[in-house]
Amino acid sequence: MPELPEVETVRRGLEPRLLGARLERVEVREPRLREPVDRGSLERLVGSSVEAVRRRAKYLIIETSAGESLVIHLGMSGRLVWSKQSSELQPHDHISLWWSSRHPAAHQELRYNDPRRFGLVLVIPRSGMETHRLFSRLGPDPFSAAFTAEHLHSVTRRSRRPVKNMLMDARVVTGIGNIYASEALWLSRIHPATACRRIAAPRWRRLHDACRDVLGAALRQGGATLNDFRDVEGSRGYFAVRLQVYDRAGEGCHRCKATIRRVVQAGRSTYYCPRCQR
DNA sequence: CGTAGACCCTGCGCGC
DNA sequence: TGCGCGCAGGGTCTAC
Repeated sequence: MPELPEVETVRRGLEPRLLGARLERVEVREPRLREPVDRGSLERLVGSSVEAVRRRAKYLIIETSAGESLVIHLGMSGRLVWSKQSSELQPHDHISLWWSSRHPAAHQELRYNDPRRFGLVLVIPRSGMETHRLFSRLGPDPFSAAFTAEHLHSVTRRSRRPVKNMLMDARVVTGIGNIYASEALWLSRIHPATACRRIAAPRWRRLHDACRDVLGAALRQGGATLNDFRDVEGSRGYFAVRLQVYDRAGEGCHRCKATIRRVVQAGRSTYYCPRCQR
């Protein structure tokens, strides 16, 4: 499921149905996620209503009238789905949240499904958000004013670290995952192994713009796929987006026809064009 | 300090 | 067909 465009798409799908809704009931069938799910803290939210549905990095934040927020991270394989009334439990449906609102009289069940269980569901006080361990060290969101080419330049000035690894470091910038890191580097024609200290201002500007372009385009696509996501049950996600390099090893570069390569950096696959990325 | 690698976990596609 | 292997969109901890 997750990189920033997908998480934001989920947020936009949740918002209209959750705003003003009241949490009626919680069921945790499998608490063993990245951290154990604390049933008690979820129970405390029952009876409160939703005041905002936000996103920070890849975390979804559901702010409630209880002064506490429900924080959800989808990890690698997490999904949130509105399930039809009393529809059969699927494998890995770990948590159910039942909500009520005035308009549809019937209760709505939101299920958290996560085969690999790398996700996270927890409750934190709303006032302590920015100082919480999950959020305190995060860099800017790619669409925030704080995310600038100068920021990228200054933060990484002395580093020999490969630029691709830097792009995926949430302390530098949040929300850019393995797919869009490769895509943004392809778009800005920068070789993924380039040491950050060797990158000068003009290329940082190109990379900065490429991050926004790539994420923005995916976001527009995500919104489009969500429409049929509601009725149909299939998760399309990334495959609706036209990716230029990711998972295209051995195929031709869409710009120069050279053969796309796959390498491993910090344990993750990187795809790039050896001819037009320098 | 910064960085690479292991690790958490399940499922899938591939070659044999 | 069954089995083992490598790989998968994330994040954190450890050892250098």
